Amino acid sequence: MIDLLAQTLREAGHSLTKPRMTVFGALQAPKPKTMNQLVTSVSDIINRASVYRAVALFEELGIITRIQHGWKYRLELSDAFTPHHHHLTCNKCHRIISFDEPDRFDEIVSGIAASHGFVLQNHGLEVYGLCPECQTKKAAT
Amino acid sequence: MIDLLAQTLREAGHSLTKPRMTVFGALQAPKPKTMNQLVTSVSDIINRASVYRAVALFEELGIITRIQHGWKYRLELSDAFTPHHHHLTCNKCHRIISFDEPDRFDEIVSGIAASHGFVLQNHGLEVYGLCPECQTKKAAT
DNA sequence: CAATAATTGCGACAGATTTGCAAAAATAAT
DNA sequence: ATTATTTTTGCAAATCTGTCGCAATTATTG
Repeated sequence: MIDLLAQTLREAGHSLTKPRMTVFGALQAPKPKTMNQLVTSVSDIINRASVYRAVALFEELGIITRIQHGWKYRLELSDAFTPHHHHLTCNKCHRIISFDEPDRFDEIVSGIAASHGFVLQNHGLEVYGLCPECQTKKAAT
Repeated sequence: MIDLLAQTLREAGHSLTKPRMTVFGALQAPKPKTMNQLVTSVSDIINRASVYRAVALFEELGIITRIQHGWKYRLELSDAFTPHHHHLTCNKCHRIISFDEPDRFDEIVSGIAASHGFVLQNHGLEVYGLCPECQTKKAAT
């Protein structure tokens, strides 16, 4: 996986440095991270500005993706660096569950792109609701 | 449509003021707007803080929705104020095309929620690619 | 109209993101 | 391996975004 990272950077004329590797590593965690979580998780080793720079570069090269999560956004590795998946988010406790591409979903998505003459490059599906636990907890009266 | 806005506000104990009406009006434009675009588009008449307040209120009442668009998020009217739809975004020129819910999409989405024990509340589908025009323009060498 | 409650505008702020530049690290060329 | 060259990083300062308190203004109620 680090190889693919190195290769992707090289091809674009950038090098795989320690800071970049660290940021990449921090994003390999299972759950998407807030920019702030990311910055603090590596702040001992890497400067804030450098984290931002790495994130900007990674996003530009399609290495990471941002997903909207209420008012905040989160970062996670893109499909090429982690299996393609989507998110199911609980509107109450905000837990995020990843799920695989539904069957035949590709057909639907490519059909949409095709009908507008687009060349499909990527897609994302976000589902929101209440998780089992939060359904139980009654709203505070 | 303004009636529905007024009604929605009233029911929640708020009034339909000129500033709010202006912000709502600005969002009725066909394309989703950046917070900054929104603020500047009405800055002659409305204070920045008030725009933020209106947006926060509208979002809380489900009148508007944020969609992620690359690094920025954008705002647009929610389903109740504009037909339910999704977005097809061009990765090069960033134009956004709205499209209707694909057939049987509900089944797929509710199936996902159900399989995780979630109560479905909402969903969003974003598709990215290259629009017809941008496929033609060759990348600048 | 008067009284009361909700909303705005403004200026000050706290947090988030960006930028300029010299020092440090990486890559290329002896 | 050592030096020259190019790319990155760290740091501090500057910007941009979104929020807050409070007095003035506008809307709602009787």
